[in-house]
Amino acid sequence: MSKFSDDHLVSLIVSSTGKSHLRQIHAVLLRTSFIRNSDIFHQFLSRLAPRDLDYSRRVFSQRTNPSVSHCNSMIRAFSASETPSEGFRLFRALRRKAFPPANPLSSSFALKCCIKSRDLHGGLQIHGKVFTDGFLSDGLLLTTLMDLYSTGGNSADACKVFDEITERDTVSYNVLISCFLRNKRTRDVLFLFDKMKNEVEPDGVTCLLALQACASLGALDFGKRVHDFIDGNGLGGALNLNNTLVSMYSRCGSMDKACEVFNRMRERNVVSWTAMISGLAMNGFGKEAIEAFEEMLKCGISPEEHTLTGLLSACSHSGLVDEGMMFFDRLKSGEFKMKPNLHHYGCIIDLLGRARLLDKAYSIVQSMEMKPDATIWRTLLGACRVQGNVELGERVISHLIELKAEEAGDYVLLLNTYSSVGKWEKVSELRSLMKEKSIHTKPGCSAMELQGKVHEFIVDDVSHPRKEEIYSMLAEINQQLKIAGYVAEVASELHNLDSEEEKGHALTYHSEKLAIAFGILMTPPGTTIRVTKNLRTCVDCHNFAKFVSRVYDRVVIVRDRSRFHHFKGGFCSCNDFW
DNA sequence: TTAGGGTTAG
Repeated sequence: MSKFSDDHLVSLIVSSTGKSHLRQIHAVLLRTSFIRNSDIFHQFLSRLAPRDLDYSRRVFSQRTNPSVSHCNSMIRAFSASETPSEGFRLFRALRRKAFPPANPLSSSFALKCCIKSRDLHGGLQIHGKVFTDGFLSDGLLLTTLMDLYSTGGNSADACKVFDEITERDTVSYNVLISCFLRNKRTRDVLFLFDKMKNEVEPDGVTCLLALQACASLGALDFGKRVHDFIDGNGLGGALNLNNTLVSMYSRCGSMDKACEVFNRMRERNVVSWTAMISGLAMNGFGKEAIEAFEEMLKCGISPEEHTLTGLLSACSHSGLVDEGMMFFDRLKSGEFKMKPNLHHYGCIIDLLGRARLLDKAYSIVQSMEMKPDATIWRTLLGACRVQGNVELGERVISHLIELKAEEAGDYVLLLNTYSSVGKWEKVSELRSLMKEKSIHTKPGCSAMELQGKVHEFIVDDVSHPRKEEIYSMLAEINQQLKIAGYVAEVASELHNLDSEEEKGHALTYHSEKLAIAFGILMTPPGTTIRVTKNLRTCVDCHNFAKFVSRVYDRVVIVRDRSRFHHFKGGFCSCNDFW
């Protein structure tokens, strides 16, 4: 074996990939003096550990005096494995022996172990030692620490750590941005995207994160700016960025732009197709989503679970019952090499519920091979609301209570179900129960972006500086719509008001109506009105928007909790399957 | 997986 030189051996190690090959190399090392060479052993272990953790655990424990890098290779491998907590245990054991000496890299790897195993306590221990260890100037360790707080939902502490980093680079900014995104501070993401440019250059990851924030806010204009930045900085060819752009434009209700990006892509994978299918689904283009799915199969790309979710939700949002059931059967048959998951079931139950086939939906819930989760029950509850099925609605709520998963929105759905069939005594009973349980409903809130500024409205909003104009515009719209045949749908109103007139009055000030009135007031004729709503839009507001689109000849795009409604010429893209 | 490390698509 002496024919090996150091260089030969190292290149052999570096080029080997298989477990057995690496074990053979280990045998060679053991038979020669190379095993005593710390550098070569490091090369070997860093190659072996991520590929064969069990074997490297043994190899490592046989080493009498492991070096810093040997230990780090092990901790690193654990941090990427299924048993990350073992990495932290190893780190602690080594620290107790104080050999090899502490170093920022092993602290970083150990932190990763804690983050992955959701061990906040362990992570805090490492943070507690950063100062005494003298690692305060290690930007990379601090960046990992930010991620610890970020995953623990503590963005304030992540910010504090960020402030302590003396030399921030793009990655430290990215980690902060990803922290904001994860913790729903989406506006801060956009702010930081602009601000960081004074210090460092945003990269592809930054753009990816910023696009996700735009998608979640529905901030189309900002999204376009990020798109320009991508093209202007030579990042336009990246597959992941293009996929995210398709998703961002879809989630901002701009299918034209989403298709444009998709059609221009030189390379497409299953994620690209899934983004496109889900985007079409979300925007009510069910037939087009199905066409895209078939096109994808023709291209020889196999669908994944997300793809089927997009496809089935396309069917449910467009009321394509037969098509949806057909795809569901094909899914169950194993044609797509997967089994239906909770999301797929959710789509099918939604589809049947919207189509008023409640019994069938319920029997599918009962036949599921896995335990229905809260979302499944909630979907069924939505169907009960559509159909005014009080009895099943009550049963569903009891399932949610059993799962300890009931939310304010669920009670609102049940309230809606009661009020839709005029059970006012039940409504007030449930209201007092909610009071007792101190369940607070989220107020409906609609937002409209106007020249880069977001205007928000809540029900009966009187806080807007131009409220008087808005309210008189709304009164005028109501007048015009009435002439065109619009009648307020009183069942949408939750409260048991005394007269029909009063009910009609209370409806007038739903947040989306205020936002639409504001849009008509502030934009020139013909401009598309885009409204984003935090909850599901009610029957009456849906009707209202349809009439507005015809009477005022405007395209009105309302983003709901989960989907878009494109109103044009008195019709909605959802075919009233909202 | 090219530099022992931190961020990343549907």
